[in-house]
Amino acid sequence: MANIKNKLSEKGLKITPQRLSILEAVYNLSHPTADDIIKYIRQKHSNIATGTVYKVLDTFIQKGLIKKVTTDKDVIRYDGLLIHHHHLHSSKDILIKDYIDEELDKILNDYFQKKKIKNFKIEEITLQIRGKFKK
Amino acid sequence: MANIKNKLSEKGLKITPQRLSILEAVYNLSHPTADDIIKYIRQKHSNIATGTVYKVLDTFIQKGLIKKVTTDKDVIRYDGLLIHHHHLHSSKDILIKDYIDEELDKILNDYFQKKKIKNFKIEEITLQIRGKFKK
DNA sequence: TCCTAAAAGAGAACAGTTCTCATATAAGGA
DNA sequence: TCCTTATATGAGAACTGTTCTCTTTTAGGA
Ligand SMILES: [Mn+2]
Ligand SMILES: [Mn+2]
Ligand SMILES: [Zn+2]
Ligand SMILES: [Zn+2]
Repeated sequence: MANIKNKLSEKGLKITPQRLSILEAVYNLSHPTADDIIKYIRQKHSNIATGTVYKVLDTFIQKGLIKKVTTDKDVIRYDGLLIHHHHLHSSKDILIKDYIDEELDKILNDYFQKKKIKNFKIEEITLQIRGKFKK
Repeated sequence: MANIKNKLSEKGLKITPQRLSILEAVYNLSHPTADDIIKYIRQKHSNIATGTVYKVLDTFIQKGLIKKVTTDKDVIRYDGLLIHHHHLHSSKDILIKDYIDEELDKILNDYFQKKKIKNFKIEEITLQIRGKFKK
């Protein structure tokens, strides 16, 4: 919590109850939608305006405190995990899990060091691994 | 065009002018949105109802004639390229280009043959390569 | 404590998608 | 070729997710 306050301060953002609970929600939930975040906050803490949630999420993205997750749906999902990682997407439902694999990242870096893509400068490579979660 | 008719027949779909022009639009445009498709059709051919476009696109996805593209936006984009491929995403704008690389696919297959992800059965691996297109 | 720029709230507006239901039509069979 | 009918389309309402506008509140420095 003091941790979360620090993150806001470091980015020069005013510390407000709304920002604290939104950032806490993104950290505690797995790739939530804006609506997931609103429900989470309203259940634990106080009420919050939806416009505030969208605006704060946008601010956090601008400041690099969170990221967006890519999906094939028309709803945006957010991610609090900032280190480079990939995603396991369930082919049955909307579940998304983080997948961290530095060995794989090294293989990909090496590969694209040799094999250049013409007229394109790579900045980041993210895998979407679609499949089935086994319970 | 006869080609497109065949694709519909093969899937047991009635051949209608709307379906023909929607499938043609997805083939001719690069990762279009429903709105891109509507504009394209209205410009070349006749009018078409937006509900029809969404419904037909959904049918095509169900039948495996097209796919969705994953993005971090709240608008859905479609893809007529059915062979396995990856995407180059512009970090400046909304441009997405196809990236086909069988050598890379082999490397990934080999890698995940050895290194299993626990409690997860991989079905498909797609790279999103974010970066800058050089003109 | 006071001041003020910035943030939040409320709700309207907007954008993208889905639904409902009346009408039109593709295509198989007579 | 003409019927028949299951299926597809059109028009527009409804719905969902997001953004905007404008007023009120508040964080945090002076
Ligand atoms: Mn939208
Ligand atoms: Mn939507
Ligand atoms: Zn993640
Ligand atoms: Zn593609």
